[in-house]
Amino acid sequence: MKDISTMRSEISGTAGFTLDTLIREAGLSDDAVATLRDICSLRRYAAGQTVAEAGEEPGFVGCVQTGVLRMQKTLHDGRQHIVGLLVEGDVFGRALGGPLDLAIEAATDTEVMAFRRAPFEALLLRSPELDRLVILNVMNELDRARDWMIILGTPRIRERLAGFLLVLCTRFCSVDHLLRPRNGSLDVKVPISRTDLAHLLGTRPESISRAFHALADTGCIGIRQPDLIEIRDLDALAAEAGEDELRGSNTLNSLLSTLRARAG
Amino acid sequence: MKDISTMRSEISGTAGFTLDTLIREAGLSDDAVATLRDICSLRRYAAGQTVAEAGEEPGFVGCVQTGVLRMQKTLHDGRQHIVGLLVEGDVFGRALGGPLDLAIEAATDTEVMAFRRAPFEALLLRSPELDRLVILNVMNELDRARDWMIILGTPRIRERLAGFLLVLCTRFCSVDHLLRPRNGSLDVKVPISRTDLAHLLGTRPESISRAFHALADTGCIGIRQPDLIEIRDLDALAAEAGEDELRGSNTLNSLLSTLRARAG
DNA sequence: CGGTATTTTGAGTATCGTCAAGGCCAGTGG
DNA sequence: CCACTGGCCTTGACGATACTCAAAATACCG
Repeated sequence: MKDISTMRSEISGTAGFTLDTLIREAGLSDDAVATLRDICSLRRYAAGQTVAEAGEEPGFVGCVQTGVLRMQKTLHDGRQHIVGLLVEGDVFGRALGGPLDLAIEAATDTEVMAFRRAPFEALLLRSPELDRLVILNVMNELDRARDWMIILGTPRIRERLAGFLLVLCTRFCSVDHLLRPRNGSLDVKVPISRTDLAHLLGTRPESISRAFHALADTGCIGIRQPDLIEIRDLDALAAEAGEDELRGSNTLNSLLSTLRARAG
Repeated sequence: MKDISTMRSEISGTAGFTLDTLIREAGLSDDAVATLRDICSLRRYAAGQTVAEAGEEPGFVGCVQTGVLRMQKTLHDGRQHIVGLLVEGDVFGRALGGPLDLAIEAATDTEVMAFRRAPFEALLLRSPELDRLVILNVMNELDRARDWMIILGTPRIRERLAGFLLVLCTRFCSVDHLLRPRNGSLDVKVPISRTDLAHLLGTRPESISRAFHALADTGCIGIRQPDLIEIRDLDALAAEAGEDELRGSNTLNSLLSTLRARAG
């Protein structure tokens, strides 16, 4: 067994797949845990490398340990759309689900814990807890896909970018190295390039750049480095985003508490 | 038991939940089928009625029998985004998944087969086949949500509308009263208003109208009535949509065969 | 037939996509 | 150590598209 020490504790419904989390939170049986240990191995991918091709069933179910993966669909005319990012704790591979209809590539250097598909699916049948975890995981992804739909449905790019940054804050807040509280404000590391961001938000890199600087002009963010954004005014950012990604801003508040707690 | 005679045979991966389909295709045990019969009841909703509120866990898992439901999220500022439609054979209710984060409303008059949640979830634990069906159903919805993401990521409204019409053709082709082949061309009933369509495609009703007429001007569709569109040239429509929603146009071809078969 | 809601059209403005050029940074090789 | 190169980000200018507001036309319903 390789070293799996990562934890994942999301603010809202968690469906993490790191072994530690599994054991503690999901109440997996000893048998299930032992099996998982047996059938797993750590894979490393360099940025840009392909993890899974579209149209084929990957030989394993994967759980991201470090780094960021992007899920993307390539259109006939060569355009590429990114339909989601996978970070620490995220699971992919369509257990029981048949072939993948999208490609998965490493957006950064990445470590993935891979569970061989056949024994994993077999284990699924005799471990209701793992099975439930898979269901919750897929539902979680469905919710997030719908969040993206809301963001993409927005007419103005500034709103989309603001929504993206909020998602980064709320959803990726458990991932080390992405968020860092800094006396009052918040430093967020944007894990993908402008081009990828454009593919994700359905626009062009130029528009992304302009939107970043437009948000900076209003004062709600600061651009410390191209990929290091300082969140100066989370509420203003939420207002820019249409203020809805954070339902009732409860999530926002709990986010702030979490960050303060971690900083303290 | 009420009369459940609807069938659902999708072109691609089906995860229908009508009892007949369940019995035949999923190999459900007699026990499971009997239980489902016991815990189901037919509910009727008038157009505009709310089926499930956001934020609460509905008391049942539902399967659409007739009509169309819309899943929508309401933003703080009152804007509403539709994140998907539910038609004949579609399932909703987040079995095992906790509270719903979106509202479900009847877009048209609707009949829903409702399975009481608690016994349904209990059955899930002792029927792996039903369990698998639920997983596949959620994965199916995830795929479709990502298809919407692609459509929404498109900069031009004409492309989005063309994509929507293609989805209507490919995904809803099994639903009676929505598609009707007519000597060479194809009549599609658009089950929602321009306003809802705008909410779904992330734009305004005016733009929807203009996009419809722009497509009509190019000749690929005809507007017989505001909600009755004649598909004149499916290939041209696919080209307008970016030609990618139909992967390799295999789906397109099989769609046409299906329609021809049904017409013949 | 009248009243209402929906759809359509129009004109003006803002935004975005496109094309092109410039700047910044890192890695490379002299 | 420095010039060079390539990739990424940024900026500018222009045209196309879509959003906004307003009003007309059409469809729907009683």
